[in-house]
Amino acid sequence: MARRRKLTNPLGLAVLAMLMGGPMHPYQIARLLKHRGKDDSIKIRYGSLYTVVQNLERQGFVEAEGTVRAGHRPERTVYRLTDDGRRELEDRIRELISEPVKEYPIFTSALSLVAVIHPDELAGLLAERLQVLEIEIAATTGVVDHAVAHRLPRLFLLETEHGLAMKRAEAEWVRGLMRELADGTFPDLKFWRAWHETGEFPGELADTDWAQADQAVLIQREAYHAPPPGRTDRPGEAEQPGQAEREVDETD
Amino acid sequence: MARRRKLTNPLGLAVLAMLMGGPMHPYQIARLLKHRGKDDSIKIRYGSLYTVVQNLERQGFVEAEGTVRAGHRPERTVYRLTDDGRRELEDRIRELISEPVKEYPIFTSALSLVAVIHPDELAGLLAERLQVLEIEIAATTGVVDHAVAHRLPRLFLLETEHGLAMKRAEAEWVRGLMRELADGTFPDLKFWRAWHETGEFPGELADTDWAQADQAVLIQREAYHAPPPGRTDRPGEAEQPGQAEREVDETD
DNA sequence: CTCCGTATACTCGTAACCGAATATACGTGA
DNA sequence: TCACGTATATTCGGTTACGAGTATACGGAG
Repeated sequence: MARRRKLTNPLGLAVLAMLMGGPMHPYQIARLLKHRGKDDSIKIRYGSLYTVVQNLERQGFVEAEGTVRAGHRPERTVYRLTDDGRRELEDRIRELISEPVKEYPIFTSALSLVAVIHPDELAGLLAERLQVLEIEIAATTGVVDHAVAHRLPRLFLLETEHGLAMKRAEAEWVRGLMRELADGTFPDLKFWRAWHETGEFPGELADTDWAQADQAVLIQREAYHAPPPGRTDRPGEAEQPGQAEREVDETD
Repeated sequence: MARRRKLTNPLGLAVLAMLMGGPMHPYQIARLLKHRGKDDSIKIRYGSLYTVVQNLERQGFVEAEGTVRAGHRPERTVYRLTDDGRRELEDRIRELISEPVKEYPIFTSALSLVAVIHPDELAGLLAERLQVLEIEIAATTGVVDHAVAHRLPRLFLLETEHGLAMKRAEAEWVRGLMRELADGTFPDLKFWRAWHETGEFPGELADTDWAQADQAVLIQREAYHAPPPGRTDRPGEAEQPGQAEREVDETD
């Protein structure tokens, strides 16, 4: 048997779950997943599906039970779940439920680089985002209401409810930040504006310990470095918005 | 110039942002990012860094300004940000702030397949998750407090505050679900338990319209199919936990 | 009856990611 | 002074993801 590694691929796990209802060929698995609305929480791409299914077979989590063909269409392989596959599925779901996994949402990444945007412009961008979020929240609420009306058990709606809770939390956070930007209670707004408008990092912040620690990282062992970065003939280019960040260490 | 595509790679955007402070070589960019704690919101891997930097160069967002060497160490290329790169960075950050991007968090995926777990066991797994979440929340709160004490501007903490808000929301949601599982107010608990304990899908749900729509998806044009999946010699194997999901269509 | 859009079903070539390896240099402890 | 662990700095080979292409078949409209 091929060397087996832990399966954490969501599409792979979904394939195993669908096969618990009986053998199927890959395209049919995808069709069932989409029909059940699982494509909202699991990325389903045909390009990946066949590779994922082959990997599951190689790892012994599924096995081919035959190939059928209708006319001259591409033939299709029907797969069944193995006992190992069922165990792996259950073990992985347990693990994914009980242990948070470190992820890097793209909005969080963008927020960490948001200093490159003028604060007044940021307010407008957040307003746009909030509009879209509110539409998504309304749409998802509609989905939940419709499901309830059709007696779909909440067991099959947990991921939708969770997603809804997270969207609501993000909308709330965005509203709070917008409020602070609008009424001027967001601290250091003057410095942020000035930084964009003059292109120079404010002097009164340059002597804080984190700003100096920042500089220290830039200036490493001199014997090994090119001239210090940022030292160009253009005044003010150094310490542009987008850098001079905090040096606070965080636990991962 | 190479054909340019929109840059949405977070590491690429982070590289551009760091270069706003002046030219640097790749390893130094990574060091500065880590020093500023950006590795908490942006995945930084040396294996990807050099490829990403080369792609940025090919796309004209950065340009090499020279190669230096100290002793017999590997030589290193110093890169500078171009005007195109600065524009691309600002444009992409605007877009990522204003338009939510569809993502597939692994916990949401796991929730969509959670029917394979017995509800009593699920309660315990959620309790474990909640414990870890509360530790992470405490740790992140400590990071924020420490940063504030060191006069780090909140501008440089937005992604941490946002992350904190999202963790709190998830913890709240997990507590709510645990409460419903514990006090029995979660609907259909009996059916979920019975499904696991007998291995048979409850008869009273089998005639709901979504359950029948589910069956319809499984039974497609008969001329093209192998015998219906799940029809095996083992009684009860069809309709195992993990399938028989909702057929409610959601907007993407 | 014919044609065309869509459904069914699968695959390939390319791009991206990254773990682990490589090589030199420095600093600290014995 | 020497040795070793760690820092600095980059690269390679393997794996995964997937957009777009391929081919056959069906159903509806004209």
